[in-house]
Amino acid sequence: MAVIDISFLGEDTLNAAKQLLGVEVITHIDGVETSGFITETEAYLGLNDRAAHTFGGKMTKKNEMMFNDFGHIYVYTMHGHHCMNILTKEREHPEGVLIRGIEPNHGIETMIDRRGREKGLTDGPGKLTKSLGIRRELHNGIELNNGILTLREGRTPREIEATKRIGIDNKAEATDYLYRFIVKGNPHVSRFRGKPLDNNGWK
DNA sequence: AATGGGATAAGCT
DNA sequence: GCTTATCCCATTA
Repeated sequence: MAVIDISFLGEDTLNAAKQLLGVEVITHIDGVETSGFITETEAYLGLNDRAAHTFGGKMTKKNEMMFNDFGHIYVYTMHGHHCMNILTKEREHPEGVLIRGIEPNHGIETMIDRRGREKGLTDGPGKLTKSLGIRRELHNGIELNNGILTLREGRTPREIEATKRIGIDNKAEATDYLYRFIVKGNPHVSRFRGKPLDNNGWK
């Protein structure tokens, strides 16, 4: 599969969050390739979104890498876990898409080693970064398609479902925004319940 | 299957 | 000192 044209990341963050579903994320770290198809994303709309780290345009040591053009990534840590965002738009609009779930494809044995378990490898933002080898101190601010982190054409969701963002519960009006997008019926997403759909919800 | 609490560490004020 | 865009295990059904 071909490396994708990432120019759509510069257009609109909500559309980017939806279009990223199904895209294959590949890392080449420690001499190993690991990859998976994106199943779950959340959009963070910067200046006007109370739930975003860049709400109001305030820059701190934590979020400074958000102030960059689309095609770079922002990695932050919380509770000892690393979470990865793909930046959208130009730096005057510090917006991005949090990758919350992927369906493992290549390098599953490496993911199991890195995670120290065989199940639940990539169904959460802190889990997938650990499986892929992404760490804030090494990868915060790097560009896509530079050899370490690559986006390739992947699969196509049959149906996209929109929900409230996970862990956002006291951010006034932003609490209820439907900015989380998942591949309907795919089990590799946060808090999955029920039975997977045919072909895990892919076309 | 659903819920609750503890672990955890960086960064903010 | 406090918060957090989390994870994992134990407990209850």
